[in-house]
Amino acid sequence: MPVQNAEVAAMFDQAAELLEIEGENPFRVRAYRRAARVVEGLPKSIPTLLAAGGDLSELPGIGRDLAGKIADIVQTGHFKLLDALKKKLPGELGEIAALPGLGPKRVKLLHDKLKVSTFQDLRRVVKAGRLHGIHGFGPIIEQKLLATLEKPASEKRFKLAVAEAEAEALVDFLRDSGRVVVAGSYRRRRDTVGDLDLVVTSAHAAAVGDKLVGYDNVAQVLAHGPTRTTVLLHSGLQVDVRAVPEASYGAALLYFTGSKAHNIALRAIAVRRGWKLNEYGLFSGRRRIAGATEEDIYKKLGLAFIPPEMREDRGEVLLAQADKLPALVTRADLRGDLHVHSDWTDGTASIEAMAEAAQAQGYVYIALTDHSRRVAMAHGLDPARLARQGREIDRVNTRLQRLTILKGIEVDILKDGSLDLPDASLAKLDVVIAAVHSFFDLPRGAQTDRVIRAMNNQHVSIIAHPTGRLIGEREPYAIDMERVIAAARDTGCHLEINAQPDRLDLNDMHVHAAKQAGVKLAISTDAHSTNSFDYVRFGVDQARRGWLEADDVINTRPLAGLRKILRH
DNA sequence: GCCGTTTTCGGCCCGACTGTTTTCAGTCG
Repeated sequence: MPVQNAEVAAMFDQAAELLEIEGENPFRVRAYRRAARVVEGLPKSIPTLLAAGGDLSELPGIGRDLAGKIADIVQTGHFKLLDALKKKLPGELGEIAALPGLGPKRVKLLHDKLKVSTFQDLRRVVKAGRLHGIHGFGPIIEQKLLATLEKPASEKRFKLAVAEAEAEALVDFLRDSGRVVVAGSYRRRRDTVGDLDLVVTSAHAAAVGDKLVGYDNVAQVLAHGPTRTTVLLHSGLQVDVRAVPEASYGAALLYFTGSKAHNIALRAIAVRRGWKLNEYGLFSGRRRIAGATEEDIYKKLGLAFIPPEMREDRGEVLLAQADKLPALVTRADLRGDLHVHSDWTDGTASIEAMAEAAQAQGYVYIALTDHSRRVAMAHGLDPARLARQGREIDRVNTRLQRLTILKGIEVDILKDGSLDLPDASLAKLDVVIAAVHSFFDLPRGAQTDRVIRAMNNQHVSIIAHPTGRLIGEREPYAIDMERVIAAARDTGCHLEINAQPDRLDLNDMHVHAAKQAGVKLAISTDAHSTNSFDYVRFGVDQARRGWLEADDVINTRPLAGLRKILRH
């Protein structure tokens, strides 16, 4: 199997880690890390790009040397530099450097002075008290290491919806302290959040941190300075709070929202103009020339305002310079939901109740897409029940004022890619969405062929939750999304952004790749109850992270326009 | 290792907090 972009990125990251421990030029280290992010964010696989005659050195942060190394990795499956580094620094030094309190410098000391290269080595020397006398290791770090090694902290990320509940409670708690905004990956609406970064405007900075430390959900205080405080909540979620004066609000928000790579790109622009950008403002010498709002700072830097969801240094800065940022899709652009269940299968509400709830959201259509018979657990529909359901929809439609229920199905894709209902049944429907609910562990080629065969059925309009992932619970099944996206382009089949907080499938990167290929997507909730329509905002978040505009999303169209692009 | 209306060489984002020091390096975001 060809080397995947993620593997190249991982190799570069590992090499960066080891180079750093070796004490290499930090800018060389950064070059590898930056290249890893660029490779990761490519809309197509590197072998595909190379086959099409693409020149990797034209990518930002990738010059002749790295382009050559990437080509070499793709050809041989090996990264010579990394292999050599691993020989010199064997074991788990990279992972050890990620432990709290340790970094490349201390890890290098551990390796050189105490011959540590694995976690087992580390555990041994720490317990034997051999850290005493090593420069830079005091009693506190020793204590911390002992604790960490006993109970290795999981690198847990929290689903966006879960983090949102914690964040809202916190914002409420700090409300009296000043203006409170949750920044970080939360504001960029990443599908998972590692920690919460709060910006609070206050003339009494220290009081804000003091207040946070007193929050009854705090399990541990990790740092507590005059302007910045870090705590761990009982849930394991880490919270950083930074208090800033009003005049710095925009700069602090920008800084704390990130991403880190985006910030670095902005600061480089400031430096080129002879200015300095930090969390207090944009400075010319000692004079603050912007800082109260993000808008001011972007403007001064010669950039259009970049929405937080795009701040990943994936090309958005160049677009902002040229004033060519996309007008990202919003919740208000959506006119309907194309993946809705009822109590005819595993939903909890009647067709009528679901329709009324959708109408209350301001929608003008929904597609009722219950499961097909193969999904027995959900009491899936066979042709006869599907026909009966159609008559019930007709009945409800006559009673509805502003909303049309489209007849649909979420038809199961069988193991061989054929569908769970005969074409004759599908042909009578307005919308057919197809999805995989079984045989998750087929080999990549077979799984991909299976889905593409379903897309080739002329009745199928949308592939639902195309990778099958459940965040934090189930990895996506092995599937070649590049081929699926190409098939979508060729067949006119659409792909879904499933807005269930557990799914968010497609993810932002795949959404972006689909857009680049000219594929249109549906943002759907997969609602199983009347109150789950609101999940749509999480789908919109991911769509925006994939740079989608209203025109890229099929359910922004009025009903007549939608009907024209659905297949029958 | 990348990159160029300061430059093909000499730069490369910036500050807070901690722990270890005795004026500062390492880590972190």
